[in-house]
Amino acid sequence: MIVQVVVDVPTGGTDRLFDYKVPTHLQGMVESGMRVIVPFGPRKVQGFVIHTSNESDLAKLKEIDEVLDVTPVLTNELLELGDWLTTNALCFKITAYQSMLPAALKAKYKKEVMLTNHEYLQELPIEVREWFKHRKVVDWEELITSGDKQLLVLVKKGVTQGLLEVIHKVNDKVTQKTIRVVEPVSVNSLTNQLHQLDNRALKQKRVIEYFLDNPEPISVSALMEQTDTTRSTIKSLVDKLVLTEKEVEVMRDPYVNRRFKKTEPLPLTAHQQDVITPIFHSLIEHQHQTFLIHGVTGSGKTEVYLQSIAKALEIGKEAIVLVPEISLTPQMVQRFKERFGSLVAVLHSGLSTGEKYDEWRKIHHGRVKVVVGARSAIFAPFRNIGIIIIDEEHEATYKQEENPRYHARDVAIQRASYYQCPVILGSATPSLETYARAKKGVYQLLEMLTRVNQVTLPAVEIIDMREELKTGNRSMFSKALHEKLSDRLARGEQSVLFLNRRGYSTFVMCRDCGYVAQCPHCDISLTYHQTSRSLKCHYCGHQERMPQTCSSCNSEHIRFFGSGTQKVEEEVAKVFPGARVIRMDVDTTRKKGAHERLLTQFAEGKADILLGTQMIAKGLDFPNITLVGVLAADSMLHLPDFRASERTFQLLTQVSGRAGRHQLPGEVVIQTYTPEHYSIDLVKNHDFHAFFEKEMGVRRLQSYPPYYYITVIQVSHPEITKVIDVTEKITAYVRRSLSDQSVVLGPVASSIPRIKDRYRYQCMIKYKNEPRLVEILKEIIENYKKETNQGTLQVSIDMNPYVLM
DNA sequence: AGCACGCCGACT
DNA sequence: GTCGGCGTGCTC
Repeated sequence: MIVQVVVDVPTGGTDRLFDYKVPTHLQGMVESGMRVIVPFGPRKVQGFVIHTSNESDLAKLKEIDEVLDVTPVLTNELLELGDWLTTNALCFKITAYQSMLPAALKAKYKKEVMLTNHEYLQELPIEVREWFKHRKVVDWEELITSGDKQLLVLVKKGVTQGLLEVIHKVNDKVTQKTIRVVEPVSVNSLTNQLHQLDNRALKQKRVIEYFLDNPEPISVSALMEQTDTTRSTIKSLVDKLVLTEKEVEVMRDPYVNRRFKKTEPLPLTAHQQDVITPIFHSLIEHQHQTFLIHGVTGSGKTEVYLQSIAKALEIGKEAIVLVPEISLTPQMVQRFKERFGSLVAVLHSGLSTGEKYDEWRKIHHGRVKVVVGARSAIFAPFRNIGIIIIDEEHEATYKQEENPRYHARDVAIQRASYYQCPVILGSATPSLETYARAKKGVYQLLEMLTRVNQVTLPAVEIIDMREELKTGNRSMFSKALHEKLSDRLARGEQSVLFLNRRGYSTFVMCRDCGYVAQCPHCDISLTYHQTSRSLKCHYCGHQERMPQTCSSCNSEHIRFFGSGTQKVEEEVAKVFPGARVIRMDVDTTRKKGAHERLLTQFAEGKADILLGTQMIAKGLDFPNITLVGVLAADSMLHLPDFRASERTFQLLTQVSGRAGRHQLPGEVVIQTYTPEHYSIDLVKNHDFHAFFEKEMGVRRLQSYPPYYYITVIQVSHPEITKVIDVTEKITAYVRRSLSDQSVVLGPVASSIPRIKDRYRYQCMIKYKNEPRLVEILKEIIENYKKETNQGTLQVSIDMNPYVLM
């Protein structure tokens, strides 16, 4: 038996299949989709079995060393999907497969040096002998960290002489958590013991009575709690051979301490019914179709998701639900857990490696039928997918910004077409690409343009901050926002203040010479952080003390400009003394669970104002919020990215949607310096359609998606001349190779021309149809392979960039 | 990635 | 005449 294996060596040269023989003792244990350990050159590496067969073109084959799995970790469908990823995201096969699995399954490599025979010790040079005096095996890592270059040379010599041997080890990162459980040996022994017990042994009696009622195994700690006993009581029963102890593998459950009360499907409104009917049809008829639910905030999309999933489960299938970043929307998880209970697995970045692995295993073993998760949950190892749902479809987090640079939406559609099942994309503000496809009929458009229960969309007021300045208002709150905030405070209603920035202020500038504090490693200005009284770089983490004087002209008039969440918090305290504020940004939610805790406090009415950045823009649904204030609507409008207008409109619409979702009507105040810009003005009437038409016109003029596809090749290197040289060559090559239908721009400096002391240049390709593009791009990667391997040069290619930076 | 092979300059 | 630099190429 022969197996074809992809090895864990992510380079161009090894990005293919290698044949191995299966030794007799492993025959019948290997299937495609399993992980194996194979000898590769002088060492051992992990690999994935892609095919099995009976012949090979090569005469002499090595044998596989070990089989790591009992059942395949990759189904045939996922193996195929990996192939698709390599061409569509331009990555190595091994990278594709690894990104489908939890990190716990990735191999850990270790190199050791062993003294082959104790008698050889005397023959080793004195420096080496020291290391092997008291042990046979030394970690390679230890030798390296000793910093002794001569030592390494001597060790290598010892290896060639046969005195020492190098051992390559491959370890699984898998960590299975176990707990001690006890159970009765038999019911008889329980009753026997009960009669023999000393009258004073009240605690033992209680334990035995517990087991007579519940004979199944229980963890020692739970038993102690249940029977109010201590470890010693249980120990003595174990010693008397009444109970037995054993180690049981347990699943870590991140939501273990949470109670979810079961909810029943809600009656659907007429709109919801109209939307769900075609979805049910597609489900029942096993038709692959992509639906776009364009539903305004509060239109009841989640209930449609829940009932569609229920339908999929009813016909014996599984469901995947993607949400932007799950730890950010505990409310969403709760709704799924409440409806489907223990059938739900949750996958997101807030979980530990072990927790992620356990959630993954629940899916792999078929113990759950629904997975709710962030981007990578799209690779959930289900075998019979009935429906895939992507909520907030327009969110940029669905695009992975490192290899493999896939978009979860594309993967979803690929998987759904394999299983012939529906995909549902949902959003109040669909991405232009998606909405354009829906209008063309590639996706089926389903609209829900009113809120449930006749709740009206909030009234939006746009405030021109230039006018405020003219009337002498120099505070960060406009007159209108100030009045409305005091009004809510007086009425005991809650408000949300949204600011698209963190930290205390955006940048530090000298009022005399105009000098702006810059990061020494990146071409970006530093941000002032009040708590540490320091300047931080948000790209490389560089930190320095806030200067007292300008480092350029020594003036003392150095001040911060703009306003971050910290500064707003101070300002609110000054203007509205007594108002209770909860601030949510990256700094206050860094700790595990902090996000949820703050939201719970707000939900319980422990604060009047929720002040935050992006993370409060979506998913919040609290009945008492009646006012939303956006402090600086244009902060992201002027970014050098063709999606800047789209993002601004989406964000403003999403934030506005937080207000007045229940009985109390909502109001929104948007402060801006460019009220006339369409992406701000059109938020006023919640007019997505007008925005779509307007923005499509802009995209057409500038040849951007959805009219053209784009691919960005980015080059970085510590020396600017090198970067320009390489980017020029690449650009010229691309220009020469593509048809004249396509537009090749560059080379130009990236919008942040330097990060972490590396200069960055790029070339942008706009095209409609270039069948040879992937091939050309692969040639480029291959051509610079040597230099990129050495680590100095980086060439990264993104075939559908979401954030141009 | 790791490692061997192989071809040029500076040493005993 | 040999040791060691790292460019090149291979790993079933």
